[in-house]
Amino acid sequence: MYQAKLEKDIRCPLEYGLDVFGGRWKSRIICVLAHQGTLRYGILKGEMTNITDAVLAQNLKELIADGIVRRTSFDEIPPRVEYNLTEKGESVVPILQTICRWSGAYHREISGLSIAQCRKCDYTAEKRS
Amino acid sequence: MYQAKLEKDIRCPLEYGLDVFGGRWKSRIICVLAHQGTLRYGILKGEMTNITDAVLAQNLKELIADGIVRRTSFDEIPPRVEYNLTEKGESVVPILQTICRWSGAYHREISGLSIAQCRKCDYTAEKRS
DNA sequence: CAGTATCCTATTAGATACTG
DNA sequence: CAGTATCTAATAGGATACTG
Repeated sequence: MYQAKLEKDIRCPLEYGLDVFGGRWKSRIICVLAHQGTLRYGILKGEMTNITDAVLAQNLKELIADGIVRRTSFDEIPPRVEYNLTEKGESVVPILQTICRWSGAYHREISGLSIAQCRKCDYTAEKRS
Repeated sequence: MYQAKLEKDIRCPLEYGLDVFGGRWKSRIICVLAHQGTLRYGILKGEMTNITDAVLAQNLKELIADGIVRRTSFDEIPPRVEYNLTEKGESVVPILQTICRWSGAYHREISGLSIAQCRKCDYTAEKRS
């Protein structure tokens, strides 16, 4: 008999962290918001390369549910919605920086590309406040 | 026309790092090896809860290919194979510790469980050398 | 503008059986 | 013992069309 997938029962903190900001898109969204501050949906989408609305909306929902991103909608026509990091969201930025620095040491050997070519995640740049 | 999935073209260092030690299993494997040192296949499997051979073997292969884990096989009957972290592998442990500490601050509010219940990832314990 | 809805594909995980 | 092979299942990602 086929068993249904095992629940993520007693979750370790590592898994929680990787759920919240791991994956292909979430870390980049946090990354972009950390640099650009508050962004409207369309601008945020433009800062992510090759993301579709379906995927961006899904990831934003999860980030909001996890308390990483704050959504502010204005009652205007045309509609305006802005996204920025919460305090909890800001607190993961140093972790992403650490990963970036670690990866930077090995990145070239893998891709042949300099870390400098990744502008979106360039944590060496000054962060705007 | 349906387009094939976009390649991960110019990869940012963040993505590289999350590829290498993100995901459900890789971080745990690194975690266990960081604590237990060198382990045989069977013991390693036992330290991971609910992993199948297919999945463990697959993840180990990738970790070896990425230079995180070293595989040593002994020419004995029955066969003996040992796994441990490389220097590169050891260098990601502090990152996992950081994630652990960050998550610990939010873990309880999510799961209702204390961080202490996650023994496998308990980086507060002394690491054996 | 800021998304939903729907459908499809690609990737990852899990179960089971088997082998050098 | 330490896996491989082969299958199915679950999930994440992607394309396209459409809406308040």
